[in-house]
Amino acid sequence: MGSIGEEIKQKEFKNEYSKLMINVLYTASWLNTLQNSIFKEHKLTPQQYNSLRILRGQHPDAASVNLLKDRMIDKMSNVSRIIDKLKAKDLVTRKPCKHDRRQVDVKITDKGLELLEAIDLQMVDWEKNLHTISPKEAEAASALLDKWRS
Amino acid sequence: MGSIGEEIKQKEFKNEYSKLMINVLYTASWLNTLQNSIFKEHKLTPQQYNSLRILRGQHPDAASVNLLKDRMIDKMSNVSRIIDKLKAKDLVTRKPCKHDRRQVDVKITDKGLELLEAIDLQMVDWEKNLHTISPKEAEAASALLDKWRS
DNA sequence: CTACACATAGTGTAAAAACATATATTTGTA
DNA sequence: TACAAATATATGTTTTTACACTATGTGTAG
Repeated sequence: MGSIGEEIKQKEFKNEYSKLMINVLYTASWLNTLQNSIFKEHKLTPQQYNSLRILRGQHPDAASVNLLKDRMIDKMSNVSRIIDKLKAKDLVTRKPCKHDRRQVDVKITDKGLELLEAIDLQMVDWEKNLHTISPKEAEAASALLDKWRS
Repeated sequence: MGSIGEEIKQKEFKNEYSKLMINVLYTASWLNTLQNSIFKEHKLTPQQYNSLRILRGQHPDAASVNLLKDRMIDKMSNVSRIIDKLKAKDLVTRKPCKHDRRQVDVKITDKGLELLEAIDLQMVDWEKNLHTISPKEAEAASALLDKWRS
């Protein structure tokens, strides 16, 4: 456990960019696995959770499918079907938009808000595992990734 | 374009850890989308590519399914089926292991090596897009992620 | 030697993702 | 107005993932 090189038993990387790339992909997979253990209890996928979070951010306003798509972590997601699943669980509502009948108004329900709150509580505990670096270091890492993507 | 907050239109994060978490997941998705455009031409998935890379690292030795699983970026992968796909394309061979009949010896073929080499050439060009930070900064980011996971 | 726990790989199945395409509505414009 | 292009969402289909389960081989304690 430790450096990405040790984790995947790769002694050398072509360059620092290639190493960072693998490190980011590996770390994302690691985070997903950890988070999934929480989501699974509530029968949510990461993307369903992501959608609910965005809808909470809009609450009490509605969001269109497109707005959700734009803000999703994974841009390739099929939002329509994610909403289907959430609606089947009464976590969101979907109504035609009055001003533009192509759009739909998606809103999070009280049940959805309650679920997110329950998950938040678990997350708080879980996130303590991530305090192996200081807040300043985390901020620095975020800034580097931002710059990398630009 | 720019900071993760602007990208997903989220003004505030609970804390720096939560922000870094979303940033890593977002950056990984960004990398996957970019890489996929290369892999798709060769009809490979990221995981198939990852497996081939590991097999090339072992070449000319064989790898067991377990060894592959351990070194994969995504630990949840179903390696048996990934190997199935690669074998169907003659990119790997799969033979029973002599010393332990539970195991199988998976090896990359010449065709597999050639494919990787072709992809490598494309990657070199593509990776130039990632030079928005210096090698030292990339190294620093890697080190922070390593520390974060520990 | 036998029985049993463990290791290793593969399979069945339901759910989800990927990707192309279709349908409906609005907008711009000739 | 009429009509092409753009926009917003939904659907069809194939592939991939997740996860539980199975089958087989190995090693070891008694």
